[in-house]
Amino acid sequence: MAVTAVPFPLPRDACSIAGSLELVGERWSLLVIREVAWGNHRFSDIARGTGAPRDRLTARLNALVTAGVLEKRPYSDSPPRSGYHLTAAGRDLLPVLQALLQWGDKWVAAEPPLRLKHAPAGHPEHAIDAEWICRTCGEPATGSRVTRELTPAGRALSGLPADEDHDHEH
Amino acid sequence: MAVTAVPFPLPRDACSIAGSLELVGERWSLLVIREVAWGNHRFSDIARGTGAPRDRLTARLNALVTAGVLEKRPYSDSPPRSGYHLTAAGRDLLPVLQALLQWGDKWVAAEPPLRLKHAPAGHPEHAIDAEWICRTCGEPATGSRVTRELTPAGRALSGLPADEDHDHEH
DNA sequence: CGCTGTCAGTTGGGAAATCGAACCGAGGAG
DNA sequence: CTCCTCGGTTCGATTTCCCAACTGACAGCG
Repeated sequence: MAVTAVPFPLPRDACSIAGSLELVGERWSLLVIREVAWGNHRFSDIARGTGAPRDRLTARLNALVTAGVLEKRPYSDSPPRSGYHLTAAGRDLLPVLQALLQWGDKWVAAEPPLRLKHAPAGHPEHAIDAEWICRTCGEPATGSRVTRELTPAGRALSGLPADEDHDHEH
Repeated sequence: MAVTAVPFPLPRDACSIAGSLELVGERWSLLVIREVAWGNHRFSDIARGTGAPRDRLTARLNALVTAGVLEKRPYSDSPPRSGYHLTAAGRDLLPVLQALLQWGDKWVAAEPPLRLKHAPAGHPEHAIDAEWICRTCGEPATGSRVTRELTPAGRALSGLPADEDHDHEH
């Protein structure tokens, strides 16, 4: 294993990227999450902030709620109204948004409309310049330093024999 | 500035996330980039690896090429064939894929089909567990430690006065 | 030479998602 | 009573998507 070139016969959906995109890869979904993360919890605010058509927004919000990324929380009784908030799973999507934002700032926008700042405890605020670092060894974890291997589950998904080294059925 | 709640009147597209998603947010685009990053450069391999319909794949590949994320490179003359390769911009999308994969492994797949490993120079290979770290200060750069402010460009995009502190017109 | 196969797309027709604008219903506010 | 806000629905027109079949250029075989 540990290959840069194509390692095994293409596990079509045997990769969590596909799974993630099925939940948050449709149009508007990530922008909705951006809006909620930025503190816009109400339907109308999200609609304005994203520019999504209201019926699409309804669909995406419901999908994200059933996906467990957002939750609906009432904020008023008299006119019964609820807003949308990030769940733990939703908060864990912020790195995805951050990656997209950093990429867009670098490659899309001539002049980024928004600047991210970093305000860590005990440090002065400064422009952010983030990279993926491995918690285990403290080294950068991107590109060619990252390799991948199929788990047994992945093997099953892609229709490969359970294990090719030993233990293949009689 | 530096707010967690909604900081300014919703700059609808004034955010590079929207720009990024316009280039790589359509269906199949990120999976195509995944395939190419994994060493599948040929049309048929990408089609098989992603499961995308061939006409959609044609459309996405062309879009990604004109977006500057992929480039078409001939790999055979006699039957004139070309494959697709990542540009620098394309390689910079890998953190996005990695973020999606980590998220999916955590929240979508009961048992991840693919396991990412980290093989840094001079360290033994081990399972990856990455987080965003700020290159400037070395501190984690996610969640509430990250704030944002509108640049002049963003201000213009969202139709706000050039600067609200001083220097506002007459 | 004909036959088969590979590869990179096209083409065509139907199904599904998307869009914008208008509409709705429950509740204040004046 | 009338107007307004908020959170959606509904509608018809457009766009995108999917699938399966097809094309065209070439290679290899007999």
